[in-house]
Amino acid sequence: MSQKTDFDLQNFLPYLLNQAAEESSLAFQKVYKDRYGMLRTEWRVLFHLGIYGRMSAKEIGQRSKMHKTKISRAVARLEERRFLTRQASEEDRRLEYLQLTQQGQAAYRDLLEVAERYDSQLTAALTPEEVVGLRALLRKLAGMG
Amino acid sequence: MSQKTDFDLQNFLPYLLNQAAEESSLAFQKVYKDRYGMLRTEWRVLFHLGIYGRMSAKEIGQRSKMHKTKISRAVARLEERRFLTRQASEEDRRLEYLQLTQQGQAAYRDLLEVAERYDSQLTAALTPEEVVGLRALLRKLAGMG
DNA sequence: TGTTAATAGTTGTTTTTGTAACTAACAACG
DNA sequence: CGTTGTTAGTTACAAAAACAACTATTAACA
Repeated sequence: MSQKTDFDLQNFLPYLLNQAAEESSLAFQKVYKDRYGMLRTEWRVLFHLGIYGRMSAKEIGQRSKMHKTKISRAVARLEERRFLTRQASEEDRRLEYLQLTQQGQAAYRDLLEVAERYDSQLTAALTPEEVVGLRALLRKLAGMG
Repeated sequence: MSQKTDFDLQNFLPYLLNQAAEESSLAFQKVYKDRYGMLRTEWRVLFHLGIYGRMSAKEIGQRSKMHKTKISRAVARLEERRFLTRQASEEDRRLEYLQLTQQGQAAYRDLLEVAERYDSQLTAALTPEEVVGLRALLRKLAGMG
């Protein structure tokens, strides 16, 4: 009655990528949620500021491809919780520069360590060449060339 | 002040997987959304029934790892729109067997074709070996062995 | 200039999701 | 049997995301 083709959902790249993404985020998500009450958008903003330093919401948007409303709300929550501060730009008063507070830096460093350990754990089952190849392919698929 | 490590967000597997998953789903999402008003959960249920034939919500849950409330709501919406019907099981009246209607089959076949074309398009930039390897690695990461 | 368009970011409203509590049916075992 | 536990699925309520409309500021250019 069905099974008209041999199409396998588990080979369909968008599906497979989603499953892998969800599964591989689970344990890390638990850490930033339990430890700091953060959402995915929030740890992303935190990491952008931690890695690249002071920058505007616009720049975060360009790098992460998150929608500006997501960023705006993540920034608001991070500010409430004293993880970052804003300073209006002098040249262009539409812009606000964001930067981590001491507390934000501390949270970033803590989560950075978790992320590094987590990543090695994930890739432990793969050979170094596989890891390099996988990342390259994912970057290609993600349009990050 | 920052940049204390050389950690690169764009190499962090959970992040990278998410970006690739989102980017690679975009165009396909547009099709099932525009053409049938479906959500991701809904096309997934549709495909499970289209590929594997009549089955219960529970089985869909086991195969897809979607939470039962997601499935319950997707099934309700697909039923409303006459894409599937339910029949209570005789042996166990907690179970409901789901199967696609004519209309559901038609939608499935249509989207199947789109999915197949879309997948080849996505993988066109890669060599066949890369594709095979990528899928294997993703299955490993997704816990689908 | 002054008028129109574009940009950075926010807010309001609607959808969708997550979580927990619930119903109904079955199972296990005294 | 009857009590307790488990399972399939639904529903209610809270949290989060999507989308559109908004404010404030800057840019473009007649």
